[in-house]
Amino acid sequence: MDQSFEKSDGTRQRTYTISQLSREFDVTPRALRFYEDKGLLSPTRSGMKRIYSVRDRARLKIVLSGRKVGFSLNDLREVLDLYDLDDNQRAQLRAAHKKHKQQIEVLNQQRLEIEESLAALHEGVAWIEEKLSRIEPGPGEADSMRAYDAVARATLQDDDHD
Amino acid sequence: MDQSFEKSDGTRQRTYTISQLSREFDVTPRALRFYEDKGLLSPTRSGMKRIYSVRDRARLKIVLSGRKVGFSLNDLREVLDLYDLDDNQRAQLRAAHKKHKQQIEVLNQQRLEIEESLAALHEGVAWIEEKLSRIEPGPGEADSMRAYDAVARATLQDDDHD
DNA sequence: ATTAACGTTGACGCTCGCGTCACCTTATGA
DNA sequence: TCATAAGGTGACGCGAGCGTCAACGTTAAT
Repeated sequence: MDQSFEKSDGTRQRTYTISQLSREFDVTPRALRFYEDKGLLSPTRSGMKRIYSVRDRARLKIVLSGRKVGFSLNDLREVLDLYDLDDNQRAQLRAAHKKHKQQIEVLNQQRLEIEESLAALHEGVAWIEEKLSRIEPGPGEADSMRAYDAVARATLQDDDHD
Repeated sequence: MDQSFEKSDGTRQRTYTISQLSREFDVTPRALRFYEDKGLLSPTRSGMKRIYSVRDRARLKIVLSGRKVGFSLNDLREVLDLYDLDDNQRAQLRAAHKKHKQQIEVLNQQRLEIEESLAALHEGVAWIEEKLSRIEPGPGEADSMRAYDAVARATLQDDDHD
């Protein structure tokens, strides 16, 4: 029932069940199985049940912290594969370093796009507010076609303003 | 071949083919058909062919500029439906205003998350660089298990640093 | 008359990261 | 002995926004 125990040398648990890990890291068992499917984890089996080692747990940590900063599962699989294959620590670290730099580029780009969108939205809001302030006074009756026309004209005017 | 012509009053084109519009706005015909499928556009037909009116063109402009700032097609359909149904201009503008404000919230949130990720990545890079600078000197030979252990230990140390 | 360009309607594919069944197995305790 | 919990394996769904065929129809120009 309990895979956890303490060794005399102070080492903690040596193996984990799927629910132990999923509780600890607040992910669903489904996610852990999915990661295994994608080659990110490879727990051994006891009969049918998955047995996760300390190594699996460490890999899971890498996966989860990687996902937090926007790495894809594919990215992470590559990284983990490198960790396994490469016996040169500096190469590992340099690989991780490169990935991080790349991801920083990606996120910087995304941030840029978002900021551009925000700028456009603020402009739009300003435009709308101006229109509102001009129209507020009059009751302004209009049938649906006239109403659309206004929008269409407004949109077309964006050309100049664009 | 050419649906475009100029009226005496200076009004430009009155109808467009799918390829004219797709060229003008640099979207694929597939996209235009897709938008129609989703209820964003509703060009008339001449036989089988789609005929886009000025109104369709204006709607398309709204769609494309909306997508640029991150609105979903569903968002945009709602907005366009409002434009059609609502004969009160102020209500239209207020609806658009609300949508814009909401989207600003969404994007601000996204930007925040990205900035947090970036912060984490920069931390990671710093950590890696420090490790690299410490290890550079020695040649450091290690088999694959030892290599992994290093990573695992490093990851586990993140607990403290976390 | 022929060919090329342009058009049409499905319909399936793809990416990502799982959620959500449905149904079967194994271990454990009362 | 039997119920219950914990585990397992497929397999389909989803949401977004189209891309990419396939297979066919229409139009215009040479």
